[in-house]
Amino acid sequence: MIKRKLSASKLKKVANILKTISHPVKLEILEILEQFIELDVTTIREKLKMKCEISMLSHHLSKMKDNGILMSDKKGKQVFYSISDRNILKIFECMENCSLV
Amino acid sequence: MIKRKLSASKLKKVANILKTISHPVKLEILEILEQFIELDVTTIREKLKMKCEISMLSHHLSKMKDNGILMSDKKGKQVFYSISDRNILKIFECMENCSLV
DNA sequence: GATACATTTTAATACTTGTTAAAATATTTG
DNA sequence: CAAATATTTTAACAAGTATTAAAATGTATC
Repeated sequence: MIKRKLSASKLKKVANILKTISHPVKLEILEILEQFIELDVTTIREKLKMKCEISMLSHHLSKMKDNGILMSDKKGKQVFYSISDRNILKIFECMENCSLV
Repeated sequence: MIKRKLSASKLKKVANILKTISHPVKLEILEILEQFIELDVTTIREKLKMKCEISMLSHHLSKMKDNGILMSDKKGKQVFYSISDRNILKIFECMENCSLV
């Protein structure tokens, strides 16, 4: 019998990560960043098919950064975002195998 | 280069599933149900290490049911819950490999 | 140093979710 | 059919998140 039993504190961390990315635009940002080492905010916005104001995009990016999903690196007047741990991307595979999607 | 590109509507569905389970108690419910074909509400409550009133548990269960994560089956005065598609459980593996957790 | 560009911050509002407690429903048993 | 058990529903409030628009910050360039 499977006995996984994550500790309460790990369950809270997992819940927090899932909560942080469970938004269609945030998921699309991850999909876009999957294809590049890093991208600046304006370019991310251009690549988004879902419409998103630059200010809203900045909110999404900083929330994901605050929660450790993304990293950022300022170069001149641009800020480049990248994925902190690409293991997070396995969620897409996992979800695509789900009959729910 | 990876070109996943889920459609906007699939991203919404994925976001919705993740949102539905991104709560520590809901994740613990999934962990518990992983170990059994089905369980009734009172037994689920007994197995939870995180404290959760029966009424709150019922709210969690019905939200997960409404969003297709769980199924329920009434037998006499008890309601037995089970996981609709066990592929959802791969999320735990996925998350355990993440440095964030 | 003024202007333009890239991004973030703030603040206000709307919306959604979480939580609680009490009442309601449904089923079985005496 | 009254009592006991199992679960759900309701309603009200608190807490958190999303969205918007405007203002602010920081950097580069003229």
